[in-house]
Amino acid sequence: MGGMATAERRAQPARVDATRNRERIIAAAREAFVEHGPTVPLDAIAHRAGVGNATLYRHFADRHELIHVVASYSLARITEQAESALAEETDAFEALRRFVHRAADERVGALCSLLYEGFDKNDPHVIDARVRMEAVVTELMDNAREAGQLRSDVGIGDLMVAITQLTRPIAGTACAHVERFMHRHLQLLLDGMRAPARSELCGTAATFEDFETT
Amino acid sequence: MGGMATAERRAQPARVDATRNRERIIAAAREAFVEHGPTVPLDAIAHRAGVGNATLYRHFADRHELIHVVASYSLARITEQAESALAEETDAFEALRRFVHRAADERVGALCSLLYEGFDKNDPHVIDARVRMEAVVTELMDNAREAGQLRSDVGIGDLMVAITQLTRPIAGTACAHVERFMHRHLQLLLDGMRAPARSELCGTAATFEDFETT
DNA sequence: CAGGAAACGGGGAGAAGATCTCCGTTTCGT
DNA sequence: ACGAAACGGAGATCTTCTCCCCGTTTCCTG
Repeated sequence: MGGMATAERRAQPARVDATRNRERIIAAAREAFVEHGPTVPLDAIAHRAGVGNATLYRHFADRHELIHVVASYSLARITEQAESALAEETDAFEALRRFVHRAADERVGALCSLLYEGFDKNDPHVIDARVRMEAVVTELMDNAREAGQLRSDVGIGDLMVAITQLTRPIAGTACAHVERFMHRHLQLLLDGMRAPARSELCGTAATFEDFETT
Repeated sequence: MGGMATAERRAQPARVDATRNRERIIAAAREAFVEHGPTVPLDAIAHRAGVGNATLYRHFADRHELIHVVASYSLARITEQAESALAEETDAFEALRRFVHRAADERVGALCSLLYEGFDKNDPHVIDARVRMEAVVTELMDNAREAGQLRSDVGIGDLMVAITQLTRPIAGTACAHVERFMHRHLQLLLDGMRAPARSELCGTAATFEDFETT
């Protein structure tokens, strides 16, 4: 039932204000998910988008569908950032560094909604997008590792989880502007990931499977 | 009105089960605040503590008072950890490292409740505890910096905010056990903070004043 | 530029969940 | 063993979120 709205919409050319509002809602939802988590009130998203709540419900059947769309968007944009960094940067670690900071700007934290309780983790499109992203980022890391620039004991899970955590708004504060600090913290993390390793890491890197079992 | 319950309690020696339950509630609240933020349902805290909800309301007039107590507890314990690391470790950076990991174990993330909207930031006791902690941690960092082990462009705000962020539960997941990864991430961060600096940091470190203005 | 269809926004009903109290029962201290 | 204090569960009240209704506005087409 959820996917119908989207399908019907493509059938006939939508009005320009409709598509514009749709984009606004998605952008607002991405921000809101990052700031308050996947359970943020839908009315709050509508308000942030500058539209009435009915408009949101007209475009998206329920929270489930909205999360699905936002997650797909974010996955795609993160992947794009990784691909362009991979293609355009000559230095392997610099490519990784660029990706990390761009991913932060793209609000990679919105992907936390992927882990929402009611989210369909088995959707083919999502799986495909996730695998693609995983592949590109892994390539970024492998390149840096083979170039002797990245320590060998860090995995993709370390990177993605740490980015997500460091780019979230500080808990309890409405708008304490993590943007001011997160790039510093990311830079410190990256420096810590440089080879040669300055210490030994305990445990193992996170994998996507670690989050499957809710 | 909030502080009365605590004051009255100290007047006469409380029953052992009462004090025991009080401790349990505080511990449960600390965990719950870290996991779900300062707005977690009070009934959920009571349930987690293994007591009836009425018992919670008997000990703490409202959420405000509970947060106050938990924050004070956490501040004190973090400070203790910093002090013992300072006193017992000979190597300056090792002292800092030890503090960071212990602070993570002590759920420093509970301090996010300090930033809760209705929290009284001007309470003299809280200010005093915060200043004390700030002083000890600053000393830890200064020592490491003077020993040439800590890069000079990181501040206490970088450390505290990053710890808080990295030790929070991953958004959207009920219990994805950050414990498994957070020590890895903290270690990477610490490695990145080691001297000599491997890159240049942008911006400036966070200060407590940055969070005053809500 | 005018007619009609589609989209919009605000308000509010209904449902879900959180807060906090009442009161019969249990546990502690003397 | 007795009285006082604390406990726990159930439920009344209040808040908050969801989602629909319907009068109004905006956009496309001829």
